[in-house]
Amino acid sequence: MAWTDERVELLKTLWAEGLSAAQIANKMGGVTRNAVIGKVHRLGLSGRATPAKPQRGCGASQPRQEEAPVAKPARQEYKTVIPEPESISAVVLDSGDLTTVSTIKNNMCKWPIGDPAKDDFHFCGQPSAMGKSYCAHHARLAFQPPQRREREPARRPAAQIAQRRAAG
DNA sequence: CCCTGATTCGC
DNA sequence: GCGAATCAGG
Repeated sequence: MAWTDERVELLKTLWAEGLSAAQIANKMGGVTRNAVIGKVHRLGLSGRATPAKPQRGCGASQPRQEEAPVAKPARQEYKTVIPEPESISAVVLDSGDLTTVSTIKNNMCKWPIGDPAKDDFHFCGQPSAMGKSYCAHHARLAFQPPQRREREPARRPAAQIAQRRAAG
């Protein structure tokens, strides 16, 4: 099972939502929790609702470089993203099902709605541009995390222009 | 013993 | 890059 962009997106989504590696692995299928954790690490994620133990391997047979002159940004904490389930209506498939992990397509908005740990968890499902992960509505919301909006309350003209150009 | 994530290590 | 094995904590 290869890690496609879609798979990775889903992984990041569920991981950010607070699901455990085992839960994610179970939902995605074809992968084990180890695989999920390993991928999470390679993605630069990791470090979340678990007590980070920097003091591991104390005396164990796990050799590790203790000298750390510079603090590496391996552990970057991100704010918890809470999607608004009521801000936009989820798309209901013709089959009567919501847009779930299994039914979501690459041209559907993958914005998580509801509790990922619950059975009613689904995605926005609004049509998104081919290759895009979110619809226009959620795409903007997804572009908040790694920026401190306190410094830059203004919008991004360039980005908007780019979008307009792309759309039109 | 069950769970969790973190890191290492072979492929 | 991938994931099992392993490590470490709750």
